[in-house]
Amino acid sequence: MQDKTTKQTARSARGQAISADLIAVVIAVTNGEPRVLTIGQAGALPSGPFEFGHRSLQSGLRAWVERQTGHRLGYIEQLYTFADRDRIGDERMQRVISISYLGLTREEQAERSPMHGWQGWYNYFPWEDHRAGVPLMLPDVVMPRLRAWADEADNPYTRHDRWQRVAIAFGLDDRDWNEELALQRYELLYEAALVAEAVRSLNTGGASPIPGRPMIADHRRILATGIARLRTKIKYRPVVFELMPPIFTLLQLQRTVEALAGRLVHKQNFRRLIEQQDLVEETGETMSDTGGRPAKRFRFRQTVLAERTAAGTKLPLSRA
Amino acid sequence: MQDKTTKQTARSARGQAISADLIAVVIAVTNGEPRVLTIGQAGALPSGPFEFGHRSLQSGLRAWVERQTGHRLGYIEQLYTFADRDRIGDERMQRVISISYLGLTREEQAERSPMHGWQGWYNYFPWEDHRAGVPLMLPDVVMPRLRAWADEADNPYTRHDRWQRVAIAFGLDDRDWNEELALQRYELLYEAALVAEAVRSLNTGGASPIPGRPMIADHRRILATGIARLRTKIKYRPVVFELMPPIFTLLQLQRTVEALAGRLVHKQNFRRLIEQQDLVEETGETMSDTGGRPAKRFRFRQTVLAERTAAGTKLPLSRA
DNA sequence: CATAATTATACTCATCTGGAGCATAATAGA
DNA sequence: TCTATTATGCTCCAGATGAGTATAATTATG
Repeated sequence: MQDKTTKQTARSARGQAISADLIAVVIAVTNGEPRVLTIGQAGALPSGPFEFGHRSLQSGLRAWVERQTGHRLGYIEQLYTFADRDRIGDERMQRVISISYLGLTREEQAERSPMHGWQGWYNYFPWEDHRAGVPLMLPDVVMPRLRAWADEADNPYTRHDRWQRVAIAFGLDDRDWNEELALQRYELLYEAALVAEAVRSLNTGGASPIPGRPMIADHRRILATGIARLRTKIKYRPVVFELMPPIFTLLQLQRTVEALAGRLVHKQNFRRLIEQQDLVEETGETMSDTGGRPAKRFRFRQTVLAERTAAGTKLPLSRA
Repeated sequence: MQDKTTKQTARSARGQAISADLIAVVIAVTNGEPRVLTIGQAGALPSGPFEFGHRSLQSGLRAWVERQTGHRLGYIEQLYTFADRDRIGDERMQRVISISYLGLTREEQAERSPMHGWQGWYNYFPWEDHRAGVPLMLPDVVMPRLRAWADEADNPYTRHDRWQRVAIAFGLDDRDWNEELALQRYELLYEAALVAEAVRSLNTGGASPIPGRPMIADHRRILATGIARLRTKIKYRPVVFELMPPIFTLLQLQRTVEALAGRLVHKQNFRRLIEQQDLVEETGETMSDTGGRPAKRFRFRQTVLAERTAAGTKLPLSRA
């Protein structure tokens, strides 16, 4: 009886025809700059429809990225799935589900292919790079306009709510800047119609967008999702190594982390953290063209991968 | 030129017809027992196809859960999206994408509807409840069979790899039990064909499954995904409160956390943690039918929700 | 009513961890 | 040789965390 309910509903499902798009946020870090793999005029992420022939979502994604950019993906993980109303097919309106993935690689491979481009991700999010201090555009351009946006609300509660969200996302008052909130910041800027995509779709004429390169459809939002995820993840899983060459110095590793986080790290403490976790081992060689004392070279200890994949966070557990 | 490439591939997408299923893992905690909302003979999760009329994936999911169980969802978050080969339509083979969500609620509401059932989640995963110590079935049944599974591999590397994965997932040797690895454990048990679903689909005759109620298709795996996600999340976001009544004592809160984590918590430290984070405030009343000294009653401070939604983990940052 | 059992709370203590900064070492370049 | 720059080793301190001790306030029981 109850089983029937289930089956019937499931059956009606098959009638609806929809399509699914696979979208990839592929990241690499070169010369201390995080980059994202793009296609077209660097205004789009590699993507393509999930097809019948694909063995799985992942393999479909790999196929599309390879076809469009010549780049072969290594590590990938799912980001998010959504189905917006405004995503429309060609002739008739048709529902499209977008399934996005985050991929990590080293840039070098397949660098030759002409159909792809690695773009510094801070071109799309200039307000996210705090390595050289707070970007001037924040106090000079972004904050005033967000302030104005908050104030323009009729309802005082809305005003307060808007401003509080801004304060949290951008670390105002005595709050710290939290690099993990990249997505929330982009969404706020979109809501406030300060990014080109919002002006475009909301048709909010007049105001010009703040600096930062736009992308087609919602690709920039997807990129922001990937950045936020990666910034969170590097803190509890050794994923940075997916972006590193086989051999590296601790400073190179540090620069990579800083590039991703968009902020600086305390050098000595960074080394302590890495070493005490047994994440790396010395190769024995040193590297001397560092401009100072030669640095020891390290390699990632594959061994820990299995163990560290499992992490764990805090709870006042009892051992008994 | 490159833009064309994008558009063309996007276009070819529309031809493929696939369907998408929405699947819900809805959790509540009653009397210190975590429960999941099921339909049918308690062997399935609420689910249904994503339809053209649905405003979004989320609203489609809410509609299905409400129709099938009479339960109105509050907090929900996306879990995972997958597209298995073996998921087949009625007549012809058709691709189905499954999009799963985690929902948190209080059981009370709509308790009356006859078409639904709240099932203790440890019925499905008896090896996951370590509140009363390590379940006997682990040393008595599960571990020996996992050991045998590891040993039956021809390749010594495979043997070692299998056993290492088991050791990590189940906290052997000097490792701690990590409650967050619920999904990995289920997947290992599936791989070793120790759960009914695996025996069913792999057609591995003979061996009987270990204790633990099975579900249809991959619903139990999805449930495991939800459990793992929730166990991880309660540690850095105040989501537990979605499961609590408006007013509660600290012990009730603790019992809820313990129910989810499947392990005990140090009482004094738990209170310290909660209080120092300003997550709750006293109502002024006390509750005296606790069997001992009356307990103060608390309520969740909605105020912190906005702030705490943003969290942050560790990195040796520098403030300069 | 006295005592036991049970739950609530307040504190103390020993570690561990993370943020900062000082000091020294080892090179290249002026 | 002196200076600038990067690499490394160590120390300090404060706050967070795991455990355990000591009371307080009720209910259940004999």
